[in-house]
Amino acid sequence: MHIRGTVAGDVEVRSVSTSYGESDLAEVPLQIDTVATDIESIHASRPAPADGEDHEPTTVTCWNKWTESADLLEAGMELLVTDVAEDEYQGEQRYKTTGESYVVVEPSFLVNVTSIRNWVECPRLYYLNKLSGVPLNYPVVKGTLVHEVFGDLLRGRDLEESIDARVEERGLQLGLLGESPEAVAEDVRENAGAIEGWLEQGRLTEDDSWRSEQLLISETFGIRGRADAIRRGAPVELKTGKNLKKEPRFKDKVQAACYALLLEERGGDVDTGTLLYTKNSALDRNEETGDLTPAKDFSMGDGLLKFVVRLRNELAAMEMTEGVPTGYEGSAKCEYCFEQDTCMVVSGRLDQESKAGQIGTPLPEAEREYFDRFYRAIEEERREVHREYAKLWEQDAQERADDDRALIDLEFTEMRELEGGRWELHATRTSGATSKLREGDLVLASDGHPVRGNSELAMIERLDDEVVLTADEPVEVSRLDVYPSELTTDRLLAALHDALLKGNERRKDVLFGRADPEFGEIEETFIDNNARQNEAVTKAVGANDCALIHGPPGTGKTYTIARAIRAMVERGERVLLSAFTNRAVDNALEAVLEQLGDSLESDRVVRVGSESGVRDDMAPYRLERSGEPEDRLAELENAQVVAATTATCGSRVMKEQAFDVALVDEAAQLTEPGTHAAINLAERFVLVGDHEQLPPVVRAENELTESLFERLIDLHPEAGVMLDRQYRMNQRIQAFASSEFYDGQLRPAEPEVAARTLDDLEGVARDTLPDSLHDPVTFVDVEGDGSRYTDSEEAARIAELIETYESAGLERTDIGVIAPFRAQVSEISKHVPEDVAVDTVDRFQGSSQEVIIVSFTATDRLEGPIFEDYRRINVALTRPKRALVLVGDATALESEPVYERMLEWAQG
DNA sequence: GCTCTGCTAAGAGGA
Repeated sequence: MHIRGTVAGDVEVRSVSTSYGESDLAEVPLQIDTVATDIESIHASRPAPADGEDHEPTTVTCWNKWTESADLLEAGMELLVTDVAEDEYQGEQRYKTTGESYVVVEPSFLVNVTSIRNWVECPRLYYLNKLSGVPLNYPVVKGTLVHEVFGDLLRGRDLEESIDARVEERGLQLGLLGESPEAVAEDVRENAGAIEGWLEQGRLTEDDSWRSEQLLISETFGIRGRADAIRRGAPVELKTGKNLKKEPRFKDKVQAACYALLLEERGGDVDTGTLLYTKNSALDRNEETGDLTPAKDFSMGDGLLKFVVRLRNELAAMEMTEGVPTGYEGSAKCEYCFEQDTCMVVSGRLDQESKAGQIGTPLPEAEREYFDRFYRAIEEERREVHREYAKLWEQDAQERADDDRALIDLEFTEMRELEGGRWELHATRTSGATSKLREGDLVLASDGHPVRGNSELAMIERLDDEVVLTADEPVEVSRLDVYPSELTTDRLLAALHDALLKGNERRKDVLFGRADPEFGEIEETFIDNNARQNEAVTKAVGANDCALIHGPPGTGKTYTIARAIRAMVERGERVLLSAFTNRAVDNALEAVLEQLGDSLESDRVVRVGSESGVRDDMAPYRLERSGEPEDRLAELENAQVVAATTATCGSRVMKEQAFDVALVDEAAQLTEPGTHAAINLAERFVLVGDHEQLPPVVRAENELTESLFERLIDLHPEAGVMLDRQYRMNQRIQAFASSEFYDGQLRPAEPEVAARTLDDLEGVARDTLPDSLHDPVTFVDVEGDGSRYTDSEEAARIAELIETYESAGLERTDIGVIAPFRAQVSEISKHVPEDVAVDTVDRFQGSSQEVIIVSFTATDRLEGPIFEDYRRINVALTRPKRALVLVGDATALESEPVYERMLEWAQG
């Protein structure tokens, strides 16, 4: 029997005398949520405590070594104890651990196997790794290559073919490292050769069953990882190093033991593990056994597996309490550690206690406070990502599908083996269900359940009526689940670290308000018909530190960016162009290319990003990762303009690059650490954005929701310029946004803009429209159907409006419909023709249409947080050029002052 | 309560 619950108070640890001698025990007061005989039921939607009654917590006694884990618990933490026994003590009903039990602290927090491996070496090493990541270096790249080739060999691929293909795939990285493909191939061949020989031997003498890399997730132990290989049900771990000792290294054993736990959960019974040290060649005879083989088998007892779970518990408890490891937790000797210097520097600069000691002087207090604040915020965000992982087993299939996090309606059709041993999986969709999955996404493809069934990480190649995936191993796929990624949080943390610990002092003086941004003299006029745009370009070009361009809707900020980049390029500078979304990067890049015209060879502009992220028309500029190292390197280094998302700016490849200036578009949509990821790479930076439009998208509510752009506008107003002439909206349309959000400063750039109406469009006769639609802004009062996130009345009325516009000669593609909720978006889509763009406010940001119809989806009152953020209204109302129609319930809109003013304007 | 984009994964090694 297993139990799961919430710790309800202090844990008491003591020693008692038993018939076996002196034993430790910990008494944990636990508010029990579920008691069940199988783990699946343990995690199924946990019942709320009985109505109103305060349940007395039950005491759970953790015996012997489990006291160490129990000692980590704090009130409010989650606890899972497997295989408990019922226990009556002084008339009280209790539970206690048995010899079979595992105690798991915060079981929903899914810990990586590599994290446990780092942690056992030294908890502080785990922390340092998390802070700064592993930079690009040859031993690591080579290790990765050898692993890939090993996987290929297991899948039956020819050795030489695999080496060639894998080395080619890493062309860009190898180029940056200055390695030649021949030398790398030879190096990999030496390592892989040893494995091949060993593999052959095994195949001849015994009935081996093999499986290459598999992602394994344990809902019992809260561990996830990818085993290099599984042989006859036991883990095989490959190491590209030399080890002539009799025993594998302890941390390697711990790693293998993690995989053993993961395999046991899937019904295996694992008692051995194998470590393969590829540098052990025939010349390096094992000093004790005389062995020639690279393989070392070792037995894995119960004790090791439980030790591993205790390590995992330490890590999980530390992450839940936001602790910072000092190194004293473990017994590693600092003088043997490769990271000793880094450890001391980080300790010194952040004034942290550490076993290695401190070096240097601490950062100013404001910077340490900033670091702590954002560290906490990013870790909070990380825990939200972990909540997403837990949902893989805590929610059932239908809940996941309703949440748009899974497609469960697939019918497996076929699979075929690709060249190189990978697999292509095909399935058809049996319903029109929506999900947030898109082509190019990495997903968990399973034959029923992402954790309990047969599942593989797979790439979505195609997603329409048919679904096509590629994966390392075959799966009869019937379900796809979103696979959450910590990549963004990892990179935010590294960017924060780099900004504070590696950033130059002058930059930090400006960011922390200790110095004002400075500007050089610029005589040139860049734009002669728009004073603010010209001022913005002048500031951007002349900035010694930074410039801030505030661009309200339609004010030509993309053009301004492009003009500024052209000026910088003409001055011989190397420019980084970045933004949070791929869409924003491609938009800005498009304008830059147009502006540069023939002034720059096209091979001097490079877009860095994944194939699925980069828009098709920008694909010719995309930097391929694979190829001849020297060519790939030259392409990147030769580029004078490099465009990439801020997340990509945090990649190992981009971190090797340096720029004179970084321009960040849509900067108000970026968190502070996200902005650092881009500007860390450049001497100076220019942020362009509008903090009156949508803020950064984050899961947790904390300081990440305010952008660096907004903070700097307040801190250094003199470094900012607001563009004030808009080229988009008819004057009537613009009026409300201008007065409500921009102090009345937003004006039409030209009389033509102010006066534009539908009459200007070819083939449109406004007089055929009903009178009510003659005004560029109109309100259509619809009482609404009273539902929460949809409104069929509004949807029907919108369909009629579209027909009316169409019969007046308007093209469907000139009409956009905006709704606050996704549910209403799909409701409206059912009513209107396909080529009318219907989407949420959030997704409409950055684009515009001739006609915009807004569906407020509210009856009687404005319910929900979505209406509280007025920035969203600003975005919705500033998308149209010539006509805006607001559809909603007047009673509801009148209930809030901003919406009431909006209504007055629309009806005026 | 609601909106929401990023990103190959996770692990690769040095003595």
